[in-house]
Amino acid sequence: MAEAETGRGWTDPTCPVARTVDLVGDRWSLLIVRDAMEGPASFTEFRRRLGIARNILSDRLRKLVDHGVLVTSPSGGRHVYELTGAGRDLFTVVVALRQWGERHAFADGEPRSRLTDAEGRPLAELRPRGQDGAPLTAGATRVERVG
Amino acid sequence: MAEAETGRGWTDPTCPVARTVDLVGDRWSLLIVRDAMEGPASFTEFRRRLGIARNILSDRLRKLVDHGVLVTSPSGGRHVYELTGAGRDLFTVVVALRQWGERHAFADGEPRSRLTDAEGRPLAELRPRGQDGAPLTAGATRVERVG
DNA sequence: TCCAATGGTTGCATTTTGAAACCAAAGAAG
DNA sequence: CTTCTTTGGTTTCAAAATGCAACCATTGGA
Repeated sequence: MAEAETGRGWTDPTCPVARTVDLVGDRWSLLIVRDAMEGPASFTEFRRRLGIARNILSDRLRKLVDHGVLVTSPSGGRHVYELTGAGRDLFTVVVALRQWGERHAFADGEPRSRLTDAEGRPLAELRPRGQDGAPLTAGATRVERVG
Repeated sequence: MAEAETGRGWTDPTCPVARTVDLVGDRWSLLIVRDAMEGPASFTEFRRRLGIARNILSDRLRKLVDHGVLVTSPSGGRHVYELTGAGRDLFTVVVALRQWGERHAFADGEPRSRLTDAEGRPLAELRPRGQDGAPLTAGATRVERVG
C-alpha cells in the first residue's frame, strides 16, 4: 500500500502544492529531509535525532525512497540514507519553513537553532518574485486553473 | 486541547522548521492557507474547494485562528476567514511547495495549475541565497545548534 | 562460539481522521 | 408569525495513522 497514491488518490491532482503536501506533508518526512541535509545518515541516527517511533521511521524512509527523495545503499549491516537530487531540491522548502518559524513561532528570547552560511552569516530571506526580480505578494499573483 | 502544544509538546522545541511543521504541517492546513491566498473565504467555500470533512475543517480553522494565521469576523450568519500578516507570510512556503511539486511530482504532460503574476508570466524560482545574493546549497550552510 | 550492535517487523493500545447524521441561528418566503 | 432554506457548525462512530514495546534477523567482532 506504499504505492496506492501513485495513480489517483491525490488530494487535489492538478495542484502542485497539494501533491507536494501529499508526498512530504506529514509530521515527520520534512524533518527527516531536514536532517538528511546535514549529510547521509543511518536509521539509528535519524531515530536518535528525531525521537521517532521505529516503525514510523521505517515507513517514512521507505516512502521517501519510493518517492525518489532518498536513496539507500543496501550494503552490509548498516544502511545509509542519502538525499537524491529531488531531495536536495527540498532545501528551499525547508528554508522557507525555517524562516517562517523564526518570524512567527517563537516568543522573543526563546532559544532556537539557526541556519547560516559557512562563515556563520544568516541567509537572505526567501521571497516570491517575478521574472524581473520584483517581490510579489499573493494578491499580485493568479492561479491558472486547468479544470 | 487546542492549546496543549503552546508551552511544551513541540516535536523539536528549538528548531524553527519543526515548529512550523507542528503548526501547519498536517494534510490540510497548508491547503486551507493556499486557498485563503486567493481572498477571504467562508466555511462552505473552503469545504467545496477542498472536499474536506466538516469537523476536520472546523478544527483546522479554529487552530489556524488560535495560531494567528487566520482571523474570522463573527458577524451574523456567515463567517469569513481571512489571512493575518503571519498567514500572508506563508505565501513563501506555499510557493516553495508549489515549485517543488511542479519539478518533481508530475509526469510530463500531466495537467496542473500554474501560479503567475498579474500578466500571466511565471514566477522566478525561489532559491536560498546568502546575504550577498549568491545561491547556497545545503552543503554550503550550517545549523548552529543551541542545545 | 557467543555476543552485542544495527536495522528492522509485529502486535496492540491510543490518537487522529473522516463520513454521515444531527443541531442551531439567521434570513427569506408566504 | 410561521415555515423553509442556507450557513456553520457538533456529535457519533468506524477506519486509519501513530507510537510504544517486544521480538526477529544479519553482521562483525571478541
